[in-house]
Amino acid sequence: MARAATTSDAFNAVAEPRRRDILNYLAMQERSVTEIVDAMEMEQPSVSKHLKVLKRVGLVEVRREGRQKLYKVNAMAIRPLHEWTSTFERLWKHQLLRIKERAEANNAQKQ
Amino acid sequence: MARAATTSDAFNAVAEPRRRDILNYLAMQERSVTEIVDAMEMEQPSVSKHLKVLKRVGLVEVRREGRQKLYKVNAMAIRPLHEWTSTFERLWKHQLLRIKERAEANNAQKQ
DNA sequence: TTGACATATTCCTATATGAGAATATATTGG
DNA sequence: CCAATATATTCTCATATAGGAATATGTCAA
Repeated sequence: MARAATTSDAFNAVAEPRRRDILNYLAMQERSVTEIVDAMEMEQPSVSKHLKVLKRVGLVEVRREGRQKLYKVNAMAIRPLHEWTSTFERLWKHQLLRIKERAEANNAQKQ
Repeated sequence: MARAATTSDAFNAVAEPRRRDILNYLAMQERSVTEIVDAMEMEQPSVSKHLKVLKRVGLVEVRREGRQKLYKVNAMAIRPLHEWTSTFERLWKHQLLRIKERAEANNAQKQ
């Protein structure tokens, strides 16, 4: 078996940095493909292909406006990623706490 | 250019579902490779290869204990994912609020 | 209808994968 | 040292890319 398809879920789709760039850009507001192309400094076909992947996994939505197509983020589709990472939040906070404690103990010893 | 290497960053590493499974399992506590193999119901070489990827991007840490190697999560490496997804939190909360408002308006009309 | 603009698709290729099978390496007890 | 246990590596193969180039499709204005 090869690697899971980029379109298999949001995790795979956002693994590609260019697609995260596009999502970051769209987070501000809805944009046409040309606007994305100009902002990202990517070839238009590349942008279209990335948008296709993002649309497939529900990370963006499109609507037509004249000859343009306006893409916007569907933030809800990012939630599963956020929730998954949140399960580890307790762990890294614990880690940070220990680092802080160690630093303070170190400081106290120097006094 | 092909897809970015799974070892290029945490985003790519956790795109693979089996690796997320392993991280979830390790979130509870440090475990040996054999324990992971038994829990995940995967072949031992597969587990070792996945652990190699996770280690490469800093998502896990290892220490030897006799003939065993004990792996544990390094939660800090998951933070970048969490922070990136957090950027969109405002957006989906806004989305949820609008859904709620619409539901309430709908309810009021039925009264 | 035609031309111009906007977006999408197809074809190509180098490349990296994940699983499975086989094998190698490392560590300990006796 | 040897045998047993624990883990890692190598090899092969089917598969899915991402980007570039070329082209197709869609939509409006005149």
